[in-house]
Amino acid sequence: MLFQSRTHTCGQLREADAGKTVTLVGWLENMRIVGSGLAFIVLRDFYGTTQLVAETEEMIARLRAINKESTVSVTGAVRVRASRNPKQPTGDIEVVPETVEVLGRCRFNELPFEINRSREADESQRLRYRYLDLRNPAVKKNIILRSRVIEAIRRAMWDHGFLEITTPILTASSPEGARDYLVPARKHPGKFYALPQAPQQFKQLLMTSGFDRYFQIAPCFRDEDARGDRCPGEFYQLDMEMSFAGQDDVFAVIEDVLPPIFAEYGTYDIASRPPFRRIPYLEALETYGSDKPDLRIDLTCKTVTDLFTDTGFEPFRGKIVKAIPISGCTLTRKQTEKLLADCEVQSGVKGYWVRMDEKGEPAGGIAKFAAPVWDSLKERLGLTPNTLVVLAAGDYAVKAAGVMIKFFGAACEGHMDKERYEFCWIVDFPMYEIGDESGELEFCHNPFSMPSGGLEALEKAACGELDPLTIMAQQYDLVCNGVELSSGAVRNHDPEIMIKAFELVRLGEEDVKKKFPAMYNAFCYGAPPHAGIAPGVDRMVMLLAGEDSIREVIPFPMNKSAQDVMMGAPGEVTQKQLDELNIRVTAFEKE
RNA sequence: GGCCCGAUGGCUCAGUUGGUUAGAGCGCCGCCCUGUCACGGCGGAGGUCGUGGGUUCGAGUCCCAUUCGGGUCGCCA
Repeated sequence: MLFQSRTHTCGQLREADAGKTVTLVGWLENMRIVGSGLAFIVLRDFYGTTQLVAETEEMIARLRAINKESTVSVTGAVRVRASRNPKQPTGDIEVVPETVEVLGRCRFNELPFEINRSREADESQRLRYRYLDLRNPAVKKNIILRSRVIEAIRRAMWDHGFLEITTPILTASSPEGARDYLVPARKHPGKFYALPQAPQQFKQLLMTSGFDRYFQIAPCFRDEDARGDRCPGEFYQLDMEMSFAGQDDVFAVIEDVLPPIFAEYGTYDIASRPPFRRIPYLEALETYGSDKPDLRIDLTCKTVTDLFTDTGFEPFRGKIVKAIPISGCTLTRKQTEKLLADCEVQSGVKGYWVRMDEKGEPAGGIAKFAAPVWDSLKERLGLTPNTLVVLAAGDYAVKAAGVMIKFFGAACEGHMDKERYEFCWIVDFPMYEIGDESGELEFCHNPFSMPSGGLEALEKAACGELDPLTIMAQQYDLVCNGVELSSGAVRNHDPEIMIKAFELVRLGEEDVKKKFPAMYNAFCYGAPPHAGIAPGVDRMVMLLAGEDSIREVIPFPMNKSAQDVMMGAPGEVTQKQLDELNIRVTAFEKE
C-alpha cells in the first residue's frame, strides 16, 4: 500500500519546527475531547508521542471513528501550543491535521489490557498478547536496553581482540548436567540431535584450533524448570574463552568490560572498580551464608554452635547455630517476626531473635535462653546496645542465614547501600563432593575444570595421601548484587589429568572418551592452556534494568511452564511429520 | 515432583460471623464540556464469582477434588 511517508517521527518536533507542514505516522494512543469543537489526540511511534489537535466537528468526527491503537498517517501544520506541557519532549508543539489516513485499522475498541498500563495486567495475558504489551513504552524500553547492552558488549569484546564465532545449534547431546532438548534426525531413524546447553565443547575446540580469543552471544538450551531469574528453555550467554590464559587473564577482561557497561546502562551509576573482591567459596558460605552474596549489604553471620551445645533451648541443642547481629536496628517485634516468617518461606528454616537493649541486656524473643550465654554471645558477635540478633539452627542453618542477611539487610535502615553494582568473584570451589544420594565421591560442578595442584594433587588423593575433598577446582563465579551472573573455569586441557580426575570418581579413560570424544581426541593433538567464562546476558540486562523478573528483559519469553501461549508452542504436529521422523507418541497410551 | 499463595465484568481489585438485587476504579457506549495532557461532569451496558462435587433452608464466602497462574524447594552453570 502506498502512503505518504513520514517527514518526522513522533518524538522529534520542537518549537523551532512551528510553521512546517509535516507528516507523522504511528498508533492512535488516546483522544481527549474537551468541547464540541476541540479535541486532543496522542499519536505514538517508536520514538515518542506527539499531540494532534482537532478543531472542527468534521475532524473530531473523523478521528473518533477510528479505534484507538489503529495506525494512521497524519499530515498537517506544526504550531506552538497555547498551553505547553513541560513534562513532554514534544510538549511545546502540536500538529493540526489536515488529512488523516488509516493505515492499519484496530478491529477492537476494547483491548485485553490498556497499553500504557500493561505491566499491571495478568502476566499470562501479557504474554498471550505480547505484541500489544510491547507497545507500552515502559515495556519496550527494556528490550531497547537489551539491544544497546549487547551492542556495547560486542564492541568491548572486539576491542579486547576477541573474535565472534558462531557454533552449531544442532549438535550432540552433552553430559553437562541439565536435561537436553532433543531433535529427531530424519535421516537417521532412532537418533537425535541435541540443542547445546552451552557452546562449552565447541569453544574449547576453537582454542585447540588456535583461535586465541573467542566470544559469542550464545543461545543456550536447557530443559529445566523456571525461576524468577531463570527462564525455562533458552537463554543467552556472553560466552568467551582465551588461550594460553589463566584465571587472572579472564578476570582482567571481565573487570575491564563489564563495569563501564553497568555504569553507563544501569539503573545505578556506580559499579565496582577492578579488581573485584575475591572470596573463597567456603569463606562466602561461612561469612554470608551464600555463594552469591549481595555485597551491598554489610551484614555477616557467625557460627555460635558451641555456645548452645548444652542449652535448654531444644531447637538449638546439638545443632549448628548461625547468628547475624544487626546493629542500630529499629524494627518492631511484629516487623521482625514477619521478616523471619518470610525467610522461613524461602529457606524452610525457622528463625529466632533476641535483642540487646539500651542497657546491654537480652530482651525479647529467645532472651530467656540467650541469657546464660549472654557474655560469650556479646563478645563473639561484638554486640552493642540496640542490636538485633537473628538466629537459625540445624543442617540448613547456613542457607537460612544467607536468606536472613538478604531480607534483614534490605529491611533495616543503614545496612544496605542499594544504589550501586557490587561485583565479586567466588573462587576456590571444591573439585569433589560426597554425593547426597550415592554417598560416594562425585564431581562438585563440571569435570572440565583444572584441579588446583594438577596431576600431583590428584595422584596424592588417589593413593590416600590427600583428602580429595580438599582439592580445589580452578573455577570461579561472577556475582553481582546477590545474582549469580556467570561461572567459568581454567579448563583441564591435559588428557592425562582428565583421566586421573575421572578415576577418583571411579570412571576411566573409556568414560572420558565416551563423554567428550571430540575434546579428548583434540587435546591429544596439543592443546593450549585455556580459560573462559560465560556471563548470562538476560541476567545482566535484568540487573541493569532493575527488574526482578527475567521475563521483563526478554522480547518473547515463555511462561513458567515452558510454553509460548502466543505462538502455541509446544504444539502438536501432523502424523506425516511424525512418520517421516520415525516417531511414535506414547504419551496417551497408558490411559 | 513437594510446599505456600491466588483465580470475582475487558483490566486491576474489594466483598464482614454463610443471609435480600455481588460493588469500586480504569476501559467501553451515549450525552455535555473550546486548551486538555492519567482532562472533567452526567448517564448506561457488561459478572451463572476458574471447573466439578459436597455441607446447608441458603455458598463468591465453609469442605473435598481438579485445572490454570505466581512464588519457593527439588532440579539447574
